[in-house]
Amino acid sequence: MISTIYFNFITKDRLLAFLGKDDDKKLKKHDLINEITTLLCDNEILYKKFFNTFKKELAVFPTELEKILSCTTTERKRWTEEGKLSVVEYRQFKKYGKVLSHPVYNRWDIQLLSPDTIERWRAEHQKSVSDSRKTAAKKALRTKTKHDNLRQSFAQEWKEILVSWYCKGSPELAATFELAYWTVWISRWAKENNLKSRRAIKYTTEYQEKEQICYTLKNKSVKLLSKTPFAKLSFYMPDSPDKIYISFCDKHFEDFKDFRNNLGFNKMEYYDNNKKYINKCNKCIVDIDKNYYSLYYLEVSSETLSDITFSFHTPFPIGNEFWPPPKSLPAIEHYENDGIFRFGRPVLDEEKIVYREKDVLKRFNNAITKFLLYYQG
DNA sequence: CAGAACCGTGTAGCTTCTGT
DNA sequence: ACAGAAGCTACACGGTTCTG
Repeated sequence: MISTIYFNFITKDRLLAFLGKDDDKKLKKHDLINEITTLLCDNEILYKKFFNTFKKELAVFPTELEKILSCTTTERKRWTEEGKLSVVEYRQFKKYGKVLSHPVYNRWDIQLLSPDTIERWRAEHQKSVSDSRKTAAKKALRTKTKHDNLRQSFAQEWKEILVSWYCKGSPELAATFELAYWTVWISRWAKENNLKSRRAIKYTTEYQEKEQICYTLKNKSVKLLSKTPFAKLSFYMPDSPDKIYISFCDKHFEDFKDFRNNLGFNKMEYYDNNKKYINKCNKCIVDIDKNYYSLYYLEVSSETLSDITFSFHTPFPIGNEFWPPPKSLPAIEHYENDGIFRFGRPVLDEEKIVYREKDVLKRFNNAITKFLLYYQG
């Protein structure tokens, strides 16, 4: 027995054509359906022909197919790819500004699939998964060896760099550069964890904690570095250095909405144009965080090793705790690296092999211990 | 002998966007 | 407003080998 739901998708004209009664327009669709269901009831050939004629109308959509076969989306996609599921056609839809398509399946062929077949497919797939994992393990081993070698040769290079620093400069200079070097990497891991925490679903707090640890170490280090004879501290103030929180009162909020609708103003633009009134209004809340976006700029360099310069940017609210007020420092008008690297960059994938987080932390701690020995001893 | 390091695969949960 | 399509990505997990 054919479910009557299917007929909803088939037009009356198509049903008439199926019965060879094209001209019999007066027949009600309801009666047509009854006639066809009875006809199909005991006629296997006609029954099959019905499904073939209306395969597009009766096509199975992805979600329905997943229910019928009780399989996952991943399984459906895989079986479609492998040509195991009979596809009637691909239908298009728009998304991401692109035209994408999805398959619809042949209802007749799908209902012929037995649970045994499905189980066989699953077993076959499991076999191939386990095979490819064996190959993967071999590949993983080769990659691991390669990476281990890279780390080893870096350790060698690093040793040579250190030797040259200690030979050419004073122990104080070498210790300062060593700490500065690893502070750069600590700072990059801080940024990396910051980005990860913002993307993370489950480990948000873990990444935030790591970010904090790295930034704390960085701040501790730049403070120490700034006291050395190789440090130059200056100050950078952007065009709008203050962070401004605004909460309009009801009246000004209405006024702002007018400006937004008519002139396309955003909150700040509206505030800039109406500062006098907003500041005078005692129901509006305006909170100004002075110099929030300003940065202390620390440069570590020496005549002795003139080809190396380290630079660090520290937000005003942090540097303000231990450095002199901005007015007493030389100002930088603007500096290079104005793009995404302006506030430090994350660790690049290829760098994560040699500069793993745990290695960087270890080397940083070594460097800071050594640094303190030279400066306090 | 547990754990680290690595790669491949599956999946949950999110986004984007259209047709109804 | 909402269902439902694929895309995207972080994460879980499994297998193999080496290491401390």
